[in-house]
Amino acid sequence: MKIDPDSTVDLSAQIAKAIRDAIIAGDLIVDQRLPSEAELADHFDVSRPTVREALKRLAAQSLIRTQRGATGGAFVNRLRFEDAYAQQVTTSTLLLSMNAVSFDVACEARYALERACAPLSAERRTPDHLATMRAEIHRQEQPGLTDEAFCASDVTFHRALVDGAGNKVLSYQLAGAVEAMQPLMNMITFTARSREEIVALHTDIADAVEAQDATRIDALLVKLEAYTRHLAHSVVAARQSRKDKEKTA
Amino acid sequence: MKIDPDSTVDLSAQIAKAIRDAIIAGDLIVDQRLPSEAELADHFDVSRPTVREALKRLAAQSLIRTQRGATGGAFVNRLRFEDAYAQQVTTSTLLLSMNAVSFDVACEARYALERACAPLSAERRTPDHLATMRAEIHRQEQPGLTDEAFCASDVTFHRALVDGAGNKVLSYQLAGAVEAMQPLMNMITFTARSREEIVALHTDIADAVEAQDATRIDALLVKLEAYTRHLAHSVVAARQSRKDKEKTA
DNA sequence: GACATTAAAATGTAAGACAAATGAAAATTG
DNA sequence: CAATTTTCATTTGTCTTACATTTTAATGTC
Repeated sequence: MKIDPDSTVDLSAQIAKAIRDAIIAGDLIVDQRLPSEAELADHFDVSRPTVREALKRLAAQSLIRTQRGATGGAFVNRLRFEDAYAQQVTTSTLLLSMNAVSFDVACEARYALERACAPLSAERRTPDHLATMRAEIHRQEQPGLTDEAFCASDVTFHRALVDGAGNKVLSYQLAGAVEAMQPLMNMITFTARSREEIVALHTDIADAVEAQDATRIDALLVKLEAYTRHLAHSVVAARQSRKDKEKTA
Repeated sequence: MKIDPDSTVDLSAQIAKAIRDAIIAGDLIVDQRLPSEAELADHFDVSRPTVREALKRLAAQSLIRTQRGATGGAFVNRLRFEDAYAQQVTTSTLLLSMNAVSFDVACEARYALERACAPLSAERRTPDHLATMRAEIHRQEQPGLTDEAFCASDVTFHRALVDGAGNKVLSYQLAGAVEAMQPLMNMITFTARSREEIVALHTDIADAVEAQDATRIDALLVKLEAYTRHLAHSVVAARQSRKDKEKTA
């Protein structure tokens, strides 16, 4: 592991890259302890604060964890799915919120991915997944539910569908797409009528999943996507007309 | 933005979280300049190195960028797709390399996702995408190609297929799945026979994409997935038998 | 042998200093 | 006056030193 002191790049960034590459290459294996900050500083010929900045960069990516005390230090972290989830959701949420992505594009991606795991879910879903879906449908039928709670329940429902595929990589990839859309979905005011419509579709989907009818799940997801986009467009249109009104007034 | 000095959590982690939350909540908008390190240190009542560690954490997630000089400072970064790609690939690669995921699971996820965008790609692919696919097929036919180069070309080919869907979110999601598998694929020795087989399937896929035949693309991807898994299993089996031999010897 | 004490090692944090980059204002020059 | 150069203040990048805190291990005591 070497760095170039003459480079214009931050030393801490270079050191972080060197260590990261070592981890990816397998030169540093899971749970292995890195040299102490003092030793690293000595090795790279930099000061301890610089080394620390590098380590914090790696910690931010969940690549290492640190422990204080005599036998403490920095250890290569076994990247868990929940950590990967969290990062994925943060990144996806930011991509969307910074308006680099339109609602339609995000929505299309989400349902395309979801439909990808529908056949697998039809095949492998357990009673647990079905129970979660039914429970969320029941929750969504409660009249007093806020829009936020309705959306959260929606996310849980779809997560159950995705998890039913029994493929952790798929679940992890989809977590970003589904959860990242929640803030956007929260902007939609769900009328009693639209909730009824969505719950009906959810019920049909749950039935199809129970019946292991992949083709039907796919068709229902297409309908749900169309309806979701329709709702979103209504919201945008309503907002636009309100703006126009303000302009003329 | 406040932190709890009595918490057991690192101050730098708390500060990073506070700023990150402010960005996600929209309190800090794109290209907005953060207070200088000295001002932040003053605000949070910590030292400058601690603030710097927090900022480096955010920089590692591409949430901010820093500039030196008089009008420099830390600025909220517009998260670009390429940055998100890079993180996604790193994370996915690590998830796989740390053996939390089997080859089969990763492969299944990859092809499920790829099939998800096949219909969209059939509809929207441009001549550019087709040209890339043809070029990579041509490259893959060269006999002198190393296994690594063959795999890299394979990734480019599939990326073109995915990009053909014209949905940046899909491309971004799939980049992780496809590229993360490359190290695993690199372990496979592609015989002349297997390369021939793969190139034939790639050619068929390119033809189907050109003909905008979504059903056929799907069927071909299923075949390609089955063949890929078959190859991987052969490698594992060969390695196992070699190990057994060593054991008896 | 059990328990309290101490020491050592490591990270976490602070404070101050200087280097280097950078842009803006001020001074100089044609 | 305009163009150019110089100066200078600001800000990040880095180093040094020091101390606080946490944790384990060794040591000593009963």
